[in-house]
Amino acid sequence: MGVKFKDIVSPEEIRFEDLDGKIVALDAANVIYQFLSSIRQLDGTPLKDQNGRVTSHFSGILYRTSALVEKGIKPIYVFDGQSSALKKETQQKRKEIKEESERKWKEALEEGRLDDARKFAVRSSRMSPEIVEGSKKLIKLMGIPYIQAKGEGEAQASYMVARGDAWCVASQDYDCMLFGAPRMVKNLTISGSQTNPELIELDKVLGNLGVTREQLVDMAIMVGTDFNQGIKGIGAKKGLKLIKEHGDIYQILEKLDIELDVDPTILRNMFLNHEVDSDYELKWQKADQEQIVDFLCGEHDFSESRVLSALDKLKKLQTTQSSLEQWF
DNA sequence: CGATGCTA
DNA sequence: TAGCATCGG
Repeated sequence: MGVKFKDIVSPEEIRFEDLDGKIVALDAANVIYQFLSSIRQLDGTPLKDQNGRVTSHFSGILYRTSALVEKGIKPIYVFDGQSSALKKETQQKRKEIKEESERKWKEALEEGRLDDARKFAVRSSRMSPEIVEGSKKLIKLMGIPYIQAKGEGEAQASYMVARGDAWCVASQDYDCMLFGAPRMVKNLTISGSQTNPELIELDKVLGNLGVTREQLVDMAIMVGTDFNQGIKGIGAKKGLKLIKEHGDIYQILEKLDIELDVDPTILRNMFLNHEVDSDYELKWQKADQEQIVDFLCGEHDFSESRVLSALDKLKKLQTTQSSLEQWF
């Protein structure tokens, strides 16, 4: 879900040409979840192969990745690793909502309420280990690098941008700002010109609000994150006002006589000192057309002509390495 | 969601 | 051939 900072950031609309030649670190969980949610029929049924296995994410990954490459973007996918124990509560809550939504989906379907059916189906989307593994397999076959984060994927992706190995993180969640990503892009979708990508620069956000990154993290802690509940009645704007008034989260908790569910120092460390992997290699390779056709068409019933025309777009990608190694 | 097909 | 509807798996 991510921290609710919509009301306090003003993203800048950009064009795809602005991203030409840039390395973009995609938050894999965020992207795949979007595909699982939205690539569905009117009644909410996802795309499936003949064996009943969900294939919506394959469709999304294939077409979006190839379209991004055609636009001159060099994508990297960053997958989540181990999640913190602090996230368990959030995850349990989400699981319950998904189970409830699945029930309501079937109910709406039986009663012929199509709009409701789709609405609840979207909310029931779940990312199984099988879906993650299949996604990695397809991404690899397409010659696109992926990184396995130790912890949160967004933290790893943010680190890679901070380090200069990628130009921006692509995600719908503002969490990457908390993880220190200098740049993030929202709405990196292909759909015509309906929605343009939006650039959010950390320096500009901090400058506009007049806060430090630590203070932004403290605001998030008040508003609520994946790792804590936040303070009831405090949204981004009140959080900003409070941090301006009192300086940091400790002062606020003391002055307002509030106790948090989680120690704020632990929460701060979650965002400011998240464990990342610095030993990765980014290598774009030629797509393995034959194996992709075997996988998507042979195993998962995709149409060969559609797959091949998507793969055509990947040929624009020059197969280069982007790591220290290229200098030796 | 993104591609493709149909319509004018 | 641009714009909209619906197919895809």
